[in-house]
Parts: sequence; C-alpha cells; structure tokens
Amino acid sequence: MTVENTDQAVPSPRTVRRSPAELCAAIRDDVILGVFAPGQRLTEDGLAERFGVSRMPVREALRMLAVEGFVRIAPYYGTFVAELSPDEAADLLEIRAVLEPLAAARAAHRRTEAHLEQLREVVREGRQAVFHGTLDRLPALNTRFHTILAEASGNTSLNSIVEQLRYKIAWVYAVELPRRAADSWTEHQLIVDALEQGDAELARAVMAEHIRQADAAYRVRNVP
Amino acid sequence: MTVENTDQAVPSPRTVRRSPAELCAAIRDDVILGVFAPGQRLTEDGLAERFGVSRMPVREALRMLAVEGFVRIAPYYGTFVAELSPDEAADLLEIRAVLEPLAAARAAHRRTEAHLEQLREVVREGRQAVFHGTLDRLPALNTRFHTILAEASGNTSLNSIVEQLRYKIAWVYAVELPRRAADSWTEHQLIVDALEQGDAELARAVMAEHIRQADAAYRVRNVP
DNA sequence: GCGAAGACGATTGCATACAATCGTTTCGCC
DNA sequence: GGCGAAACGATTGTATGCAATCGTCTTCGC
Repeated sequence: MTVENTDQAVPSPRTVRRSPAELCAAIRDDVILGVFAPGQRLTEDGLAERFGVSRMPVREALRMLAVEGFVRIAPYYGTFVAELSPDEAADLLEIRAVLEPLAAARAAHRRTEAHLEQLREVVREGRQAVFHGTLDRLPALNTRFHTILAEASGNTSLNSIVEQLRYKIAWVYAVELPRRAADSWTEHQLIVDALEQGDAELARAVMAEHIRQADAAYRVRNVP
Repeated sequence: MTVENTDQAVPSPRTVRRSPAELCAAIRDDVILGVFAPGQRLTEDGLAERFGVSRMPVREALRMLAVEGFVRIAPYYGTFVAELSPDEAADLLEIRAVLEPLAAARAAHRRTEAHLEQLREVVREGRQAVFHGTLDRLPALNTRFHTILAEASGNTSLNSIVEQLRYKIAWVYAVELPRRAADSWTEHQLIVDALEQGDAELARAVMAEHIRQADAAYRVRNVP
C-alpha cells in the first residue's frame, strides 16, 4: 500500500461545533461533492481542524463512514476516501434495480394519503420544471420523489439501504439531465398512478422500467 | 424516553485487547447471541470494563453498530440495543428475498471454479450431516453456503448488504431445523447445479424458491 | 554504487481528565 | 400534602497527552 496524495488542501474550514453524527454527514457530503477526491488521504488532524473539533469526534465519524463504505481505514496507517471501480459502480445500479421496484410494490399497499399528496406535489413541480426548462431544480425533486416513495414502502430497513445506495450513486454518477428529464417525470407520474390504484405489480413493473431507463442515462464520473 | 433496565449484568468479561473493528464484531455477536437483550442499555463504562479497554474504542464500536442498526444512540442519553418489531423482522426477509436471487443470478456468470469447488464441498458436508442426523453443524454450513455464494456474485456492495441482512435475520429469527433440513440442502444442490451450468435465470428462480421455503420455516424470537 | 539496518518524523490508537447534559431527587414554598 | 425549582449523581461528549506503529530517510557496510 502506498501513500497516494498528501493531506486535503481544501478551502473553507467551518468552525461550527458538530456532533459525530453531523460530522459523519458533513464529511460524507464533502466526499459526494468531490471536495475530497477518491483515494485521497484524510488525516484526523486535518479534518479536526477543518471542522473545528478535536480528533475524537472525527474518529467516530470516520468509523461510521467506513461502515457506510465511503472511506476505508487501514489500522495504524490512515483513512482514505473509497474508490469505486466502474464495475462496482454498475453493481450499485444493479442492486437498486431490484430494491426500488420492491419499494414501489410495497408502497402500493402501505402508502398513506399523506404520502400520495406529497408525491403528487413533487411530480407536479417536477413536470412544471420540465415544462419551463428550469432543470436545475430537478435533481433535488427527483431525490425527494424516491425518498418519499421509500418512506411510503413502510420498510425501514429497505428505506435506509436505498438511501445509502442513492448517496453512493449520486457520488459516483453524473446524470445527463436534459435528455431524460421529460420521460423521467412522465414515468414518475405513472408510478404515482399505480400507487393510487394500489396495484403492487403495476407499481413494481413501472418502477423497474423507470430505473432501467434512468440507468441508461448515467455517466460514470472519474473514469480511470 | 424512559430508562428500561439497568446495566448489563452479564458474565464472562474478557480481558483481551481489541481494536474498534473487532470490538464492533464482538458486541454485535453478543447482541445476536442474546447476551444483550433488545432494549437493554449499554453503558460505555460497562462495555469498556467487559472488554478490558477504555471508553474510546468502545464509543467507536458503538457508532459503527449504530450505522449497522444493531444499537441506537440517543445523544447525551445513552446507547440501547435495537428492538425490531415483528413487521420490521418480516421486512428483512422481504429484502433478502430479492437480493439473494440477484446474487445467485450474478454468481451463475461470475463464479470461478474455486467458488464452485467450495460450494460443492459445503453442500456435500451439509447433505452428509442431514443423512447422519448431526444437525448442529447445519447452521454454520448454511451460513457458509450463502456467504460463498454472495462472494461468487462478484458484487462487493451486494455482498456486504446481504451479510448485514443475514446477521440481523440470525438475530431476530430462530429456525426450525429438523423440519427443513433435508429439503434445504436439496435446494442448495440445485442452486450449485444452476451455477455450474451458468444459467442465471435458473439460479435466480431456484434461489427465490429456496428463500421462500426457508422464510416459511422461520419463527420470530422474542415476540412481544 | 548498492543493499540493509537503524533512527527519525508523522500519524494513528488509546487512556485519562474534564466539561456538558440528562434524569432524579430533594428542598422550599404555597 | 402538592407543586415547582434547584442541586445532585450518573452518563455521555470532548479535549489533551502519551504510547504504538508505519513509512521514509539516513547511514553503515560491502
């Protein structure tokens, strides 16, 4: 094992007090946003200074991120941002391709009226954004749609697994927005329709097709 | 939130030095084995004394277990063994029911000859144990079979997710062994056959049926 | 000049000490 | 006696200090 690049030479250290769980989320965000590059070394001192805390909460946050798979910790050696090969990146999509349809099928039965209203609202905003060409709002709306749907599945484990997958996919992939936007939100509408009807198998099928189409529009970041 | 029961009044504290990752596994084992009951409070001091280390490695291990979902941490309040409702327990099986067939289908293409040999050996031992009635060896062999298969899938993320699921299922469920043993190992044989033939859809179908049969034989522990 | 062994610097691992917070109990007041 | 607030004890959160380990550089020997 060799030391690849030195410490993080990144801007904007925030001097806000954060608990380990918040630190974990903050570092994960920085990893996803590319502030810390794959393979980059993360020193405890560096992160501690960056976030204005001591090494102890940083260590706890790093252990959490290691379980989540965003960093890998080599004992007595160091912590490094994880590197996903193109194959591993594709594997993430393959897992999501079976879990999201499962979530949709369950949501067809377990969804409450409140869930439906939220989904309808998100789809309405999404389609409006497509119509008006304000595409910058779409990523957040898309995430929100799938988040609500995972919640509506009523399966907490499934929800957290899919959430983790979405984090990783957002990290590894960049999506070609304009090409897919219109179709994507039409499909979202079809999914909500299936949920309203309580048709689990229809919801599963439509979601499976939606994921299939979405995967085809992804583009791997940082190809070696 | 109320304090349910006091600290762990458990026997056999081991005075072996352990790293945070090993501590995490050790505590998780104790949770799965029921040494720590669901809902029980886990104090850092208590665990530190039990494992012969200071609170720091214990804290890091607990953060990892919280991410894995075996404990829940309430800031400035305490750490408690997680409690899974019967619904949440059933949800675990539902997730596994789509992920294991996916692993089997992938393994049909990605498995190496070394994987096949290991699987054949495990199945041979399993069927022999069934034949001779030495049923106490079967749980370990069953875990080993599914572990090798997950590895053979060549999808590291899928592997770790399924591994986590298996931990939780072993924790929450007890299985009626004698009733299922013979059929289960016949199905294992069929899965290996499908992998040998490289028939992904056959492997997926056989595994799906295997999981379906296995789930029917589970019995929830600690029903409230 | 080249290879190996030891010393150094940097970083992680861990134990201790202290601060912050929560639940409970006790005390005072009505 | 009942209610509210302050003090206490217990536990968690964090910072600091030191030991352990690793990689690298230097130096010695050939």
